[in-house]
Amino acid sequence: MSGRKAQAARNDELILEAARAVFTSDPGAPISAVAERAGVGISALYRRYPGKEDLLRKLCLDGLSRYSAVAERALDDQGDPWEAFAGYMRGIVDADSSSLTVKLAGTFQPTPELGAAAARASDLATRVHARAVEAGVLRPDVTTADIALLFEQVASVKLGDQQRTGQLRHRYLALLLDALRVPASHAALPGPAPEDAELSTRWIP
Amino acid sequence: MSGRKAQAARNDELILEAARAVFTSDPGAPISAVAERAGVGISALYRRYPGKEDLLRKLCLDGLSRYSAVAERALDDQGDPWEAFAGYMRGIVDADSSSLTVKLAGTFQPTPELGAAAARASDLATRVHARAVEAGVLRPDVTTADIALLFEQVASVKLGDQQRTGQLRHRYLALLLDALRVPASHAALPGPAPEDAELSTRWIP
DNA sequence: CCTGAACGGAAGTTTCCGTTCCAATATGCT
DNA sequence: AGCATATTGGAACGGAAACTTCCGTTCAGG
Repeated sequence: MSGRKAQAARNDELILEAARAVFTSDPGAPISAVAERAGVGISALYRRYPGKEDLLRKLCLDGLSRYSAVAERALDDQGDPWEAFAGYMRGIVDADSSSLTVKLAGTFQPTPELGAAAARASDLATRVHARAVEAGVLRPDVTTADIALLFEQVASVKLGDQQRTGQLRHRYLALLLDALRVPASHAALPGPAPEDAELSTRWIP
Repeated sequence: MSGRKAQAARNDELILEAARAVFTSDPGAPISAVAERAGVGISALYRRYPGKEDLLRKLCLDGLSRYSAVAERALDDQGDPWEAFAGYMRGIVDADSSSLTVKLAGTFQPTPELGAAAARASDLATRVHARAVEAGVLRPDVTTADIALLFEQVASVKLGDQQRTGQLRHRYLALLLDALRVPASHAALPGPAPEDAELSTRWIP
């Protein structure tokens, strides 16, 4: 498998990956930024998607799929209930689903297919949440909708490169997990705290 | 005090208030949106500020002042150390300082005056934080920079009108405070959790 | 040597936004 | 009363930005 067809197939993935990186970092980014990041021309994009919205819808759908996959994995986990729930939350943060779904919603017209995927993800999230509460490891005054908003808050953290951002998100997720767990406890926080120099970079871009 | 001068003075405040509301909700909003919200024409803005950047700088400076005021109040509080710290955090969330400072930074050229105000706010924040750690009521593995990022995360919550947003921010701040406090404990969460209907509104604008 | 899918990137078109400008209005002073 | 003036509302302007289209070029496959 090589030649022109192979190059095209490789570009399919290259473009999607670039679009994910660009739009999660800036939902309002221009399409040219995606092409530049992917190392292709603009035509390579328009050959695959009729317009910008179609690309965004595809990304959103992917985000919901990732979400559902993580949730299903958690539901299959028959080990320690708390660890199953904590792993689920870490998985969602890693998948950056919030950035791909809620942050992009509102920038395009939703489709029935998208609605169905969202309903499925929501249903799975409810089941994961309910199981943790029933197992008595999750404080019961926090709802599934609360968890969704907490994901968005963690996803709002953006500092340095992608790796550093992920590290910090896990740091603050660990903090949240401490608050969510029953009984109350304090686990060690992962990753180093942000330096002052890291924070001050955002005052002069 | 009435007549033309009074109208002008009233507009001064009207414009600032409108600008705060508009730019905290969307840092990239056009200036016409501020004029519309204030119920004045565009000239009323340009009579007071040479350009958009000047207005943004003014808002940012105001945000830093509010921050410092809240921090100073906390430093003067000689009561229960934990309550002083918790009150400080609630005050910053109420002042929405993060939305007025970090979110606006990068959209304009900073000035020495702004830098000084930022340094002052940072210094006060460090002192408030250190006092809480020394009193043994705040977990010591969380740094001042961590707290700054936590404020930003809480400020990223936006749902419904301004009042509902504030309510939810306090709900999640309470969750964070549970995770930050020594010894670990779970306090009751304020305000009702978000309804599913509230969340779904963001999929169709 | 053709053929056509795939591509790169410039050009076209539209939208948006900051700023300027001018007529209109109301006020305070003479 | 009447003028001078500060202030305002909003249309008009100029330019930047972004989505989309278009065309010349390249190269695998027959």
